[in-house]
Amino acid sequence: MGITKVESYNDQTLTLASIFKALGHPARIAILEFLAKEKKCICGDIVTELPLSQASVSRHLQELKTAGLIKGTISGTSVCYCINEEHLPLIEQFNKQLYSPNTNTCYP
Amino acid sequence: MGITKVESYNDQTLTLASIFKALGHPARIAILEFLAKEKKCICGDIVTELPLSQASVSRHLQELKTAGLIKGTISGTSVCYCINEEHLPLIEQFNKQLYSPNTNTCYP
DNA sequence: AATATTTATCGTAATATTGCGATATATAAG
DNA sequence: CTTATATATCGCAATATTACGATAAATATT
Repeated sequence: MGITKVESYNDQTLTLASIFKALGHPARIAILEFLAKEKKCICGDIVTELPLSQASVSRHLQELKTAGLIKGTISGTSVCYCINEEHLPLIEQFNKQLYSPNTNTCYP
Repeated sequence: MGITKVESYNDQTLTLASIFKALGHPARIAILEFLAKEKKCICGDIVTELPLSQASVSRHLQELKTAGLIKGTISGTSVCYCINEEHLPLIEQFNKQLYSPNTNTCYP
């Protein structure tokens, strides 16, 4: 592949991209929506909810965790997952940034 | 690969995932930030700004366009791009959904 | 008409992602 | 100690993404 030169972009940009990348799969969106509804749950609950194997759900959970979007607490043999709100303001801020104050259409 | 069964997820989820997927690359974040700053620009401006070939920038622009995040207007030999705000509320809404009313930590 | 400018697309190679079965790991229960 | 339960990770195969040079296409300039 062409290499994505990480050093060419600033940290803010790289962080945002990795968060959005983690959000860029329907299974992971579904997991987050489920978590938002249930507040917290264990991996097995999601396996029941989604049309995916336990291995696949676990992988998606790890990706969400690595991106800092969820956090998990070990409790016996299971792991309790919940949403990590820490980085949500970043998304909010980026989204706001995209709105233009004066309605601009691109007619040059 | 394992197949992502598109029919297993609802439209809202699929739309969100595709938008976030388009945002999941530093080059595309950088393009959008540049566009937010400049309001509008042509492909060549971005080629100058980013460490990418013209072909690669063009591809990234197409992906952003397909996801509905930018729009382009042909003007002579060049194309003027600007941000398409249409789907931004979706992101906003999803982001809000992830916040919990009562600060929940996951201790089961 | 010939040349320049600008963007899109094709083809290809390198790499990343995704999914699953099998298996490892770790605690709980009997 | 043995078995059950829950999750993570390995290994593999299928597919997707990414980058770039080359080239096509379309308008502008001379």
